[in-house]
Amino acid sequence: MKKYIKTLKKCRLFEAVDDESLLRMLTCFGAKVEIFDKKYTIFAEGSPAKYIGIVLSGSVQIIQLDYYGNRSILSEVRPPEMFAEAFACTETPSLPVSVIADEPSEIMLIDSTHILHTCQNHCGFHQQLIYNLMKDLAAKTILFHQRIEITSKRSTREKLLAYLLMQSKKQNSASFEIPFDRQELADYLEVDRSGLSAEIGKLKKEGLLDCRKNHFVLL
Amino acid sequence: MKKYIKTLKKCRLFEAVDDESLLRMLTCFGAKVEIFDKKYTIFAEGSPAKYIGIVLSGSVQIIQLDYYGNRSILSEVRPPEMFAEAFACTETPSLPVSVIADEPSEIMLIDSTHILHTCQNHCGFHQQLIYNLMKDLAAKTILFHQRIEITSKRSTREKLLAYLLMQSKKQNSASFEIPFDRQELADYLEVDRSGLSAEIGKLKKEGLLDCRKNHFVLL
DNA sequence: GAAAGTCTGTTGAATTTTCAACAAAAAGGA
DNA sequence: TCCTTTTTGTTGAAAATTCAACAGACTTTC
Repeated sequence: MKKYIKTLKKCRLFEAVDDESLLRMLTCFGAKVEIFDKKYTIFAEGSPAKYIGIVLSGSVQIIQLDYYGNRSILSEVRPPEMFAEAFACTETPSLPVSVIADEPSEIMLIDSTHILHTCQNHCGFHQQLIYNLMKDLAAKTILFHQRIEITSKRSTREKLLAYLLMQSKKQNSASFEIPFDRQELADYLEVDRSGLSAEIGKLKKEGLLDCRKNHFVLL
Repeated sequence: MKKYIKTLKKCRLFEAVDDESLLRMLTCFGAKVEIFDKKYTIFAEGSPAKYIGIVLSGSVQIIQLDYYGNRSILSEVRPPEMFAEAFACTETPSLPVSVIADEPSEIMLIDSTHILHTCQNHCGFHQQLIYNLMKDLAAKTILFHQRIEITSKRSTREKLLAYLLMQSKKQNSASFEIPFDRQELADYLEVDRSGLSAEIGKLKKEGLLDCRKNHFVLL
């Protein structure tokens, strides 16, 4: 487990936890690390929410598939972020999303029962973990608000611009990479892929934008 | 404050807190109750997130307004639910949403600093409040997922049906009231109002649906 | 390095949504 | 009760999105 310490310490879940305590916790929680190939389904929609996942390397996507197979990408999760924590914390009997490895990834899985229910009063760090989870969930809520601000726009053009502006702001540069290919971006913005490609083309022609693959520059 | 105890005890924030401690906390937190008229802006977008709000009576809406004045309704909050807790917990400098009274409402405002930062170790109930906040935020996250599941549908018809099915499920009956008028429903589903009215008309004609004002019956 | 597979941009046609405008119905105020 | 205001359903025209299909560019695999 030691080789993961550096990443884990950056994870919000373990904020203000020292190395030694962290290692002890991992043992106590029965934390395990699994490796998933690209496109592998880590959690399937409908399965019970038992584990909190932490991305140690690689990246995963949180997606919803509707009845017709249309995909919505809710978010992309990278090290040292966690996922499925909201479902684990409410002990949801059936996950409403799937989690897919976007590339070969090392994932730490922690049975949430250990965090929520055990040593409620004995372990001093237990309180810290609850606090950290609370902070993390609040931050995730804000991310949802941002996504809704983007997807609530009515046109492909507005969604795209809102997304790119937000990425630019987040990465503090007019020149930045996005974590999606065209189809994925369409599934995140909830628009048609071909319409999205057309819109990117228009913006280029209008001189508002330059892009090569995943690299965008706002002009 | 005593007259609010009954409602407050049902609020997730005060889960597992006894009456006496609750009253003491309210004093210690400097909690205040304010009354807002219908349509009054309780929190304006852009203002700092200082307070957690609890709806004691009436109801409020969480909304986003874009550059052109288009409204998105993110949620409707009723007693004994709270609002703005995610922003308060992250101490967001600028609220990305507005909170509007949907009818005359009594709102309890609690300065979040008291919950997040004081008596971290002295007050036994402090830990309970953090735990309760964590549970609440997890539950809110799941509500967001549900909203996204609805609004990610591509057509007005599908959004409407998904929303009505979810309401029906939530209220455990094929016959139910919704908290929105037509314009509000459109702003929640992120569709055009006239198109929504037309779609409701179609569904009625097809015999899938019956409705009078806010009362719907799925057939 | 060749072949197979995937991703991207383009197209045009069909379908939907949006927008503005209006009248009837309902709600609220005097 | 009457008058005013708000809400709702309808309409038709304009605009945008979706869909299917395809070819070229790019990747991956063997």
